[in-house]
Amino acid sequence: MSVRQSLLAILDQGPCYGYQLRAEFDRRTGSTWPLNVGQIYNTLERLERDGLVERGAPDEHGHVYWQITPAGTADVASWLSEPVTRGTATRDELAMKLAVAATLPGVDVASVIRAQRAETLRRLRCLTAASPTVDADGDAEELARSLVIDSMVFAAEAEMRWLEHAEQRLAAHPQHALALSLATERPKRGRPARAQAAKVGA
Amino acid sequence: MSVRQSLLAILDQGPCYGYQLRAEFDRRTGSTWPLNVGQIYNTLERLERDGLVERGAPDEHGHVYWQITPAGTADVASWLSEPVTRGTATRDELAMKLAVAATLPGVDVASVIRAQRAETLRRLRCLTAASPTVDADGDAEELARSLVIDSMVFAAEAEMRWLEHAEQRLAAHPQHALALSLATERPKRGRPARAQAAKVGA
DNA sequence: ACAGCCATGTAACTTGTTACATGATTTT
DNA sequence: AAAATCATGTAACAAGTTACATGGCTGT
Repeated sequence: MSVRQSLLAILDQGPCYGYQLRAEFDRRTGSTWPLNVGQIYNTLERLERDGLVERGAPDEHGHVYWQITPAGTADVASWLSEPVTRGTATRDELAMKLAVAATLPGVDVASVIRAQRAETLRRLRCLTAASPTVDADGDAEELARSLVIDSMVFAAEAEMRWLEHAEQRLAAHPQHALALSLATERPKRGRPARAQAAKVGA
Repeated sequence: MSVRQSLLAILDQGPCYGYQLRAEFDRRTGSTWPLNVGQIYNTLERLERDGLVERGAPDEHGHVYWQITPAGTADVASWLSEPVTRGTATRDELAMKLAVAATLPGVDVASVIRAQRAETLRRLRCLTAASPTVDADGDAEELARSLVIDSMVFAAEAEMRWLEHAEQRLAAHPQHALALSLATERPKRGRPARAQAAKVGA
């Protein structure tokens, strides 16, 4: 959803043609995330289908300019006014993997965590190396890039901390205490009063 | 990819039927992430298509048991042995939104950040409220749940820190210095020597 | 001439996700 | 009988992603 919205927000600044849109996206994100050109055209067609943009006639250079519609502008406004919500459904690949792995008998969770910590540490080093040295001197593109990389750094640091936290907590438990073997009891028919866990987040 | 792999890993413990698989997934993740039952059957069919599981004949109760194949077992093993890699392509919805928003003339980035901080703080409070109080007494399911929630807490805290960080850095710049208007210059034809930013991560 | 980028597009595919249909069983 | 759950499935869709085809233009 974020690519789609970003492209729409850029189009809210004025009409663009496809290739130009990619360049704008690259500029504004500091070229952090690679974006296949083909995706631009796909997304534009889907935005057109949803009535958020309109396709213009090709100009003398053959460039096809796309223009945002009032509905599109409204969509951008609400995107910017409403915060990003990490709902209950937001899956984290690593958290899910580790949770499942921890309940798998015969799996050495500690080694899984160790391998992950090594990888995350490697990434962290790579990120700090790629991070611009100072903050105040660069142009806007460099600032955007630095901001994005910082967000990755913060996320990687949190991941490291969580891995250490999980390592300790799991080490405190004997392996068999958290390994869940397959429930051989098939669930009772009828109303089983399955304790519904309290939903977290909104 | 994570749901698919998790289901496959559970199947590696022994044959399951669809509904049972969902219960196992719920148990092992502490019922943190809701999982529509229909997705189970979809995923199973796709795993079958990829030769990772095999569909068994229905038993006397009409339950359709699925069994993992050697290829499936190998897949699980490599999933557990290799760490999760947050590559360059890993998009973060919030980071992308903020990076784009910061380069949009006429957009009050500060208020966007303020709204986001309020939301993240709200979520953080909700998470700590939902987090089990102590660590050592619960059963395996409770432990898994607590681990997952902790990962969300760590991620939300990192998000908060990054938002504050970004707030400060953006406040230090006059709005016009980081606002990128649409590049009216269309890119030059031919070989433009577009400075390729150094790729971050692997 | 050739390499390489600019530029538009199409087709296919992946994972995730939901809505819906269907029927059996069981508790109330 | 009604409600709720168990259980299997189907059909469709969203967003992202890639591979490929096509042609024009430009610098070497």
